[in-house]
This record gives sequence, C-alpha cells and structure tokens, in this order.
Amino acid sequence: MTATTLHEPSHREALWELEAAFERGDVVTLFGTCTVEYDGRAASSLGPGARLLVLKPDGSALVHTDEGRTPVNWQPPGSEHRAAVRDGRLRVRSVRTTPAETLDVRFSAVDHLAAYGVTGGRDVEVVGSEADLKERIVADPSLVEAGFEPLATERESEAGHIDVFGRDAEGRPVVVELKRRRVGPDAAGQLARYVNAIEREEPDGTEVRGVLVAPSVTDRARDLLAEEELEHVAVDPAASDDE
Amino acid sequence: MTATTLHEPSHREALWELEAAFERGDVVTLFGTCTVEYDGRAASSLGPGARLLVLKPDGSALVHTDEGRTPVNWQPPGSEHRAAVRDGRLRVRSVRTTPAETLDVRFSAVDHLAAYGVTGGRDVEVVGSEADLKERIVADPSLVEAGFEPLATERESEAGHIDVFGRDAEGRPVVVELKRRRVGPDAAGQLARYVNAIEREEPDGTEVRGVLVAPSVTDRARDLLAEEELEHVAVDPAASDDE
DNA sequence: GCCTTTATTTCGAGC
DNA sequence: GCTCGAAGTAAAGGC
Repeated sequence: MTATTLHEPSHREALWELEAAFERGDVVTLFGTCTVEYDGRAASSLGPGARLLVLKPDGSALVHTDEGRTPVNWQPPGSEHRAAVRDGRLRVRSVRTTPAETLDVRFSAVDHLAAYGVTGGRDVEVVGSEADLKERIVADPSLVEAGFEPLATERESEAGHIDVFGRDAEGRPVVVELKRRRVGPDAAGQLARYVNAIEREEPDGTEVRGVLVAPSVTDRARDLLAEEELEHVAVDPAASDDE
Repeated sequence: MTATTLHEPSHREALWELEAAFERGDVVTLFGTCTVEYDGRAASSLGPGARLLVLKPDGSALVHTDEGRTPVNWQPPGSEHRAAVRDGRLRVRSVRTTPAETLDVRFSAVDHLAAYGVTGGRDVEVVGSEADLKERIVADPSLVEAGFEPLATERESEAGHIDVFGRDAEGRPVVVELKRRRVGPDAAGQLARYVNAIEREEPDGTEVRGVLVAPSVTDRARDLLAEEELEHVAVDPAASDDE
C-alpha cells in the first residue's frame, strides 16, 4: 500500500498532489483551516475553522470537525471532486447531479495532506438485524404465538411489503410486522396499513389480525394498537445464540 | 495548529503517539490494514483490509473504506478510546455504555498516523429546513389557502406536536403538517393521527380538516390522504428569496 | 429513475 | 432518562 503525505504544503503543492491522488483513485485526507459552502437539497454555510476533509474515489466527500459521528458537511457517492487554486488558496469542489448539489471547501491554510490506496475488505456481516429476527420467527413460529403458521415472508400488498404473513390456529390470516427495537406510533400505523390492505384483498368480511413483534412499544404506540385492534408480542431483541 | 504525523510507524510508536494525542484531545487519523469487530445493539465482523480510522476527542470513532458516505463501522460520541499493543499489534478499542457497545480495531500494519488539534467553527447555518417552511407559512398563510389563519405553531395534541394549527375562512379548525420534500404514506398517517386527536379535543361533531403541505406526494400517500379525507397543498421546496 | 423501508440510523427538543 | 420526529438523512431492494 502506498501512502503519500505532505506536511504543511503550499496550496499549489497540495493541488498537485490532490490531482495525482484523484488520478490514482486514492482516498485523501486533508487537515486545514477552511470555510465550507453547500448548496443543493438545502443550503448551508460554515465559517472558517480547523477541519478534516476526506475525499473518496467513489465521489464521497466528508467534512468533519472534532465533534460528532456525522460530518458537518458532505457529498454522497457519485459526486465528482475537483480541485483548484484561486487567489493563491486551495479550493476543493465536489459536484453531483440529480439532485444538483455542490460542496465548496476553501482553505486558508493546509496543514496536512495524505493520499492512500485503500482497497478490499468492504463487506461487513452484521448480526442482529430485522432480517435475523425474521429468520428466528420462521424457525420458531411459536415466538409469535402457539399455532401460528407462517405462509409467506415476502408477501406484497397494496400498502407495501409485509414482513411475515400467516394464519393462526383458527385459520385466520395474520399480518406480522417485525421491529428489532422499541417502537413508536409509526410502526403501529405501518401495521394498520398492511392489515387494511390484506382485509381488502381477502374475501369480504374476513377478519385479519395484525401482530407487531418488537421488544417493547411506547405508550402512544400502545394506544394506537388498541385503537386499531392490533396486538403486540414482546420478543427479546438480541438472544439468538449468545446470551 | 499543531499536526503530528508518523509514516509507517512501528505498532509501539503508533501506540505512544495515539496515547499522547488522546491526552491532548486531538483528532486522529490512522491508515492501515486492520480487522474490525463491533458488538452492541447489533454485532458485526469485518475481515482484514485497508481502512481509515478516525478518532475524535468527543469519543466518536469512524472506520471508513474507500466507498460510501457512511462509515463501515463506528462508535458514537461519548465512547472512550483506548489503545494497546497485543502480540506486537496495535489495537484500538472504543467502548461506551447505555447501550453497552464495543468497537475493536486490530491492525496488522499501520501505514500512517496523524494527530491534529481541531477546534472551533462547528456551527453550520442550514437553510431550507422544515423550520424555514414553517416561517414561510406563518409569514404568508395564503400558501396553505386563501383565508387560512394560523393560530398556533406549537400546539400539542394527544398524538404529538402539530406543526401549524389554525382555522379556515369558514372558521373550521385546520391541522397543517409540513414536509420539505416529497412524502410517502408515513406522513399521511402522521397527519391522520393529529386530525383524529384534535377531533377528540374539539366539541363533539366538529369537522377538523387536515392539510399536508409538501412539494408532492407519492401515489400511495395520495390514496391514503383520500381515504382519510385529508388534503394536499403543493409548495415549491426551495424558493424563498432565491429562485 | 421512483417508491418503500431499514438503520448499530444520528441528532435535537421536550418532558 | 425516554419519547418523538426531522434529516441535505444514507443505503438497500423492488419495480
């Protein structure tokens, strides 16, 4: 892996290295004092300050301060990075279309620039997602209730994609909505929409049950579930193989 | 601003510099080959690869590959960073509680380390948010409809916070929900919940109107609005002073 | 491309 | 601390 670094480069030196790094498809980090202007879906302006700029070969751009997980400004993948020196100052501009968005970073001082060939090993295996919960339900339908029989995990309805569809011990259709964590009113509304859609699809008068499978629900969600005559089944969030 | 950089340091040299940087409250970037283990709300495992690790003094940790705006692994602010050398390899561990989460980055090779004093200028002024839309509505209520009179922008209901509440030309109560961009069924559901809540609060039989103010709505949202007898008013998203 | 939903969402406000 | 909703949400999957 090659790493090129410049310590307190001139703006013009930084520009040369930046352009070479773009050419190579490197990931670039830039530390320095800069202002940031963004215009697109919204618009924002950020006064002078010391920041970290990360530029990726896929077009992503991140402006980080010393605080927060979220960049203070950014540009999503698919943007195009361009660098220039204007009035003796390095300027990095990242532009994308649909939607039209521009990120403009103007440096008054560049403290450090590093360019790296970063490749390989992007695949993360995340465990504990909603998909995992679905697998648990299918493997052990009694987690929903005794006698529950899953019929489809990919059923489409007029209202959208239903997590698990099946029938209870008495043969009544059951719509199951899965959430891996405590849920609010939005999830109750989502389940209600699905149940209504299935009621329209089933023969007239068929009673369709709706079950929200989640670790817990908020008070407001509980009220909404009661109002819509939907049910909540508590499941332990993690607990698959580990304890 | 002081910037310390190490090029291809030994694992032990990297450790010393890391600990000094933590002490100083610097932002640190580390390039190298590493594996990443995360365990907390979910769990994940990331095999060896070249990555960029960013450590912030507020406890944030970001693991970036050469793709994507979102880090492949991370730890939110409030975590605590610790570094150590085990079996001759640098290991950075970031831990937080509530919820208990651990991020473990094990390096097989450290290519570059940089530490920076990044301070000041974190405040971004974002224009074009929902709050801006609310100001526009209050300044010109006819954007909702002729004769609309806003009475409250902070009205609380049993179902939650209502963006704008007012009365139409005939004196009927109107619940206005604002969205700065095209909306789906969730927003229609949200508005329906607010309208229902106000109908319960108003004298029996009072007809309460619900108006969704947004640039546009999806087909499904349109159906849902029609079902619930709610209305949609189109507003240009940007368009305040600029054109 | 649009639509829909999930996310280790993050973040902020209010209670 | 929890709840709720916004976000330039991002990212994935389906059409």
